[in-house]
Amino acid sequence: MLIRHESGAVPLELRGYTRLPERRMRRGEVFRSSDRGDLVALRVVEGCLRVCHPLHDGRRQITDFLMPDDGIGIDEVRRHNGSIEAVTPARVALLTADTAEAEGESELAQARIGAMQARLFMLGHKNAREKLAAFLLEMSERIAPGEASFRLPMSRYDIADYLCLSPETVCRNFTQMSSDGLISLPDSQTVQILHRAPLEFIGR
Amino acid sequence: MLIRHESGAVPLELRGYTRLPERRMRRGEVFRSSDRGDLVALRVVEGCLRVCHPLHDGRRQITDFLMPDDGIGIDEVRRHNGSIEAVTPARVALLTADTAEAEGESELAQARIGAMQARLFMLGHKNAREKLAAFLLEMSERIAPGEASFRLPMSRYDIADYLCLSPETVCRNFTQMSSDGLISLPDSQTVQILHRAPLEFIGR
DNA sequence: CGGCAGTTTGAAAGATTTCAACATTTGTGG
DNA sequence: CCACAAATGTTGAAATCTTTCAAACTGCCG
Repeated sequence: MLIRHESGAVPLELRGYTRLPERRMRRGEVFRSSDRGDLVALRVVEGCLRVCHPLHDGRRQITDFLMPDDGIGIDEVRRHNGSIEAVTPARVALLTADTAEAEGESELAQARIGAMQARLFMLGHKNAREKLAAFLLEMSERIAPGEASFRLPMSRYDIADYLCLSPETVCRNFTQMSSDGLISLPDSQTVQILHRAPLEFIGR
Repeated sequence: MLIRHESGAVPLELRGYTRLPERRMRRGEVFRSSDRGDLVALRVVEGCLRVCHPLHDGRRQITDFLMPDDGIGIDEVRRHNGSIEAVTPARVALLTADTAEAEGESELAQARIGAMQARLFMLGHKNAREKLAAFLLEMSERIAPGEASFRLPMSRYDIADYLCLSPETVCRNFTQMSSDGLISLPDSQTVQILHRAPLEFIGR
């Protein structure tokens, strides 16, 4: 872990915000590459954040969702003009150079390389259904390990920008999986995995 | 740079090999994840290598091409069941733990994270034409910086597996760019960039 | 010369996006 | 508390892009 101690960390309360139709943010922005040069890292205490990067055509790509205890180095975000935003109401520990401990940074980098490699495989050769299956399994693991049911904190638009699909395609594949009996959707945010094995086969 | 000294490095001569139609390798394999546990890193002295990863459906993804002076840590390849193969006849320095210098490893990791981030943006939201434009500019920079003309060491199949496209799509877009007057193709391996600015606009 | 791998092109099939419409949910102010 | 507005979610149909399948061409090497 990059961030070991919370001592000196600046806790920040954030209200959640709703996504704007033009895919731009107005509220809930935790970090923008242009400001807070003293920030070094950030760790989620509660809630869910997303790491966003603007693309040249005005769209955005979400490179990561951050759940409680997940940390991220700011340099990586800053380098690509990114921002970190609240998906839900969140509490965050902001860490400056003197409060963040660099110890273990190398292992963190290795872990990130591994995660990005996996993401490269996913974006490269998986189709929409496979991407969504992999996504649901990932979220299941991160949100409620071992449970069949979990609640997605992010919108279909967020999922689309994470998987590099259109929101409509994401939606269609949710519906498809549901009518295939792989998952159940009591409401749009709640996912119950009915048959994990075939889902793993599709998304692996 | 991960690898600073060549002292103690094992130079390895490799004959080039041609890609087999079934997309499998037989010769020219430098490294497979299953063998040579003592290997730590590798640096290209001459020629061009590719870093390949097999996918679950039998296809492969090329995560990187390695040109002279490029180095790569083996762990990263090993972790994802990958292999490193010669694209052209190549000379390679194989480095074991005692010959490789770990110094600067952290900067190397940071650089790799940056490169992978760029690749994520590329695979995520770029179409075939944009991918190819970005690829040609990248290769131009790495093979013959500042020159308008350069020679691609790899096949259309390799390019396809790097850009996550079918070889036919790659081919069609070469033809398209050529007939659009953006590039010229004296032969299939030689690329001359006629108008760099529009190419950069497309591929950025 | 013949064969083989690589390259190129065409046509059809398949997947995803885009555009449009409508339904549902959420937040806000009266 | 309700009504309205705004945002999210869903579905359909057409358009676009990419892949797949097929065939032909090219260049190289034995």
